[in-house]
Amino acid sequence: MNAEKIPNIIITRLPVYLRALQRMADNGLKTTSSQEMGDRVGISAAQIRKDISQFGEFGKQGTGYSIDYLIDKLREILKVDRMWDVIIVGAGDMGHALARYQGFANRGFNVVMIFDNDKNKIGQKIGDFTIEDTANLVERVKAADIKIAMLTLPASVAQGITDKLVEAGVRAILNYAPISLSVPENVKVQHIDPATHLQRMTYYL
Amino acid sequence: MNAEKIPNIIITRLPVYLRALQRMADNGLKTTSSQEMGDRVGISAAQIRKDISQFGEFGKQGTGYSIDYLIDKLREILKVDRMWDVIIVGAGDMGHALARYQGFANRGFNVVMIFDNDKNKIGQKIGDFTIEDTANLVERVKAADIKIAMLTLPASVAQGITDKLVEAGVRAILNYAPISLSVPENVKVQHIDPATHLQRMTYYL
DNA sequence: GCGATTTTGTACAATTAGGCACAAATCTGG
DNA sequence: CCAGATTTGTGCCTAATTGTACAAAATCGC
Repeated sequence: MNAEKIPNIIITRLPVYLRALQRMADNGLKTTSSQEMGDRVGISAAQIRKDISQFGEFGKQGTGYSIDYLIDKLREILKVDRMWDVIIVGAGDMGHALARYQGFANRGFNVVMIFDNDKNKIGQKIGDFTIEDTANLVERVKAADIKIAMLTLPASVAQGITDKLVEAGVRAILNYAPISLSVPENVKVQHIDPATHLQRMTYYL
Repeated sequence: MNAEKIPNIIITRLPVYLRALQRMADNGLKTTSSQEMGDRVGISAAQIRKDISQFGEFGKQGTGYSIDYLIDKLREILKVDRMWDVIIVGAGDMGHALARYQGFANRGFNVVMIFDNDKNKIGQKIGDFTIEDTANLVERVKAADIKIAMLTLPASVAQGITDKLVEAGVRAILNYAPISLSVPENVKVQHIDPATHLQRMTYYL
């Protein structure tokens, strides 16, 4: 693997390639080309070749890429060739939906705990999970060595909980709260806000 | 307003600025600076000034920006100075969560219909909505002149429904299905896939 | 076996995006 | 009213990203 620093913009595309490849594998396909991948994900073939070649020479001229092999390599690069324990903070509708979502398991993630600060919710069950008190968040996260959290809270409390997560050692936060979170440089945040995403399209209507 | 084409990357940042400004306004603030906005959203002040200046001279030297005025301008630019009717296709957990979400109203969106193809779900209520049959999707969307849809379906049926939405005149799709959708050039898609977003962070762990 | 075809990886060119720095305008506090 | 501080909008430069094109390798059809 090339030891130079890989631009983040390339890293953001790799999971999209991986998802498309896993779908091809599910359909029984064995090989693909940068052209076919590009058609599927809406990215130029040259871009895909260049992105992949940052990490090694995984393709074969005339043939393309072995789907299974490329999946293995991408999973390794993205560090999802293992299972990551993930917590959910916020047991509202979105927290419930994520807790029940079946799509994490085969993509490297395993939800292990759910927290809320609402006394009426604490102790209730969501599937196999019992909603825990955010008062115990730092202690529980530290003890279980959790590195990834999904935040499904109102904006008003999101930054406060984020600070606790950082204190507890969390290094990656998927934020569903409609607010920009402030974190130290060694912590990554991804934002999911449906209204923001919709507003990125209305400009073009 | 500058008549030249505005890069998409700038458009993607505007909703983040708008969200931060609305939050400031809710907190009773009247003016802000590119510096303060930048601190809040994690973007350089120069970048914010340059982005905003693409659309006009909305700031005042020495003072900064009037929050209310800038909100009005951004809403106008993003075309969310009006209400957009939006439909949800897929009445699973995610569809339910979006249907009940209270955060759309003050950001320009109004959910008006929910569809599913599951005979057991059709006719059921989610709040004030009755789940409708996707068999009537094209007809209903055309009649109501809907331009925006949120897709909360399994990957296996997402492309088929997308084709129907496009046929019905939908021009913006917020896709929660874990698959890249193929659409004509005049239709916009934004993807929300929690596993993909998480995989964009594990690389750095 | 061999010419035609496919496809990768990459060098080079072109384009796009971002950072810096400063003149000009405005405000603030005597 | 004035000196010092603040803050915008932008010209210029650098960095980052994407596109083009092609040699080299591999396959395919006969």
